[in-house]
Amino acid sequence: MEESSSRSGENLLFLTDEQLRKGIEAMFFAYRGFTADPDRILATMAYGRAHHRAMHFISHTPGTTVNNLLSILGVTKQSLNRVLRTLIEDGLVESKVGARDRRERHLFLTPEGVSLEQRLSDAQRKRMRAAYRKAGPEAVAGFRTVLESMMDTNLLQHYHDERSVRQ
Amino acid sequence: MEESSSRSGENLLFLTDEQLRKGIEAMFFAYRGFTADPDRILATMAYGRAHHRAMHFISHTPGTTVNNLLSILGVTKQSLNRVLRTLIEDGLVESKVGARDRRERHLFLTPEGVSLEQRLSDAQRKRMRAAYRKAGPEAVAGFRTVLESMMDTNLLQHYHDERSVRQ
DNA sequence: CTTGGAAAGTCAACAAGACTGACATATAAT
DNA sequence: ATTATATGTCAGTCTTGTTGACTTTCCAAG
Repeated sequence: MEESSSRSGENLLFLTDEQLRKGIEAMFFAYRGFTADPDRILATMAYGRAHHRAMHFISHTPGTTVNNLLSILGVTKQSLNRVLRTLIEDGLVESKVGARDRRERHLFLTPEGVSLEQRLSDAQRKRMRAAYRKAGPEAVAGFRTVLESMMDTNLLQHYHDERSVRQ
Repeated sequence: MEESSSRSGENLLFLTDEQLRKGIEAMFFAYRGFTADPDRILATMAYGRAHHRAMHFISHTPGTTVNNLLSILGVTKQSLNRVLRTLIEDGLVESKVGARDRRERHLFLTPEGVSLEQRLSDAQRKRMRAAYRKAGPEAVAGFRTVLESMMDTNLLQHYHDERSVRQ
């Protein structure tokens, strides 16, 4: 409730409860817009947002293992497995037994998987590009800065680990 | 980062597919962090994110009707009703028959509801405040600008309508 | 070499929370 | 009186999360 704390020289207007509340609502509405387009496409098939997320990260890091994907997505392996199973059955994802460790499964998108993933992320990129263009490069830099501070760094550890090892 | 600004007059580096992909992933990870704290609290009771959202907007716009809430939240009435019913049963939300139009129900938080809502949004504000403070006022301005461009303005129509009428 | 634990992945059953569709009730508007 | 609106409810489905139990595989200690 310390609204007028801008007496100490710095302008801290952006830290008032009202500003924070607006930021919270902006996150809610923006995230809904952010997922709306791919969701519309996915609704026409038997897939959901979870399938999109899995395909996104497989596309980005081909050959990733189920365990890596679990850490990145932050769900249980049983939950991911259901999604993965349908994607594999439908020929969008391929699962290859690991050469080094035969317990591991390395995941890749098939050409059909690449095609759907592109269709989905094109829709998402289109909206993101429009927002970026409208806001301008400086706003985009600020956007990224705040988002990065908002992430739960603990949950992200695996993501960075995995990429540095694998690339 | 911004190596080659303005070669054709404008710097469009921030619109490359790779930058957009990073923005998309940042949204995903940040939103997860954004909801993590209230989710942890909610998990200890019989409530979920849907209850939090309902209480947030009732708190912000006391006396709002069920229909207004439906438009803002973008869910079906059956879905909202399930949430609302439990909140009313548990004494967190009060539903008053409209004076002007007795078909309408006006929604308010009870003292208990206010208490829980505060506990939840305090957790969320805390993280948002930390992110804002770390990023600084200019980044925050950019953050808000991009988020506002990313919202689906069609879906938000009701929100603004309702607030201008009601305040 | 064997054996026992740990790790990776799969299967089954269940719950939350979204959805649709049909229907009921009360009230308002025409 | 009839029609439209606001809300609430029942039944059934879907996605996506959960826990628990299981198999296969690897590895390391005896």
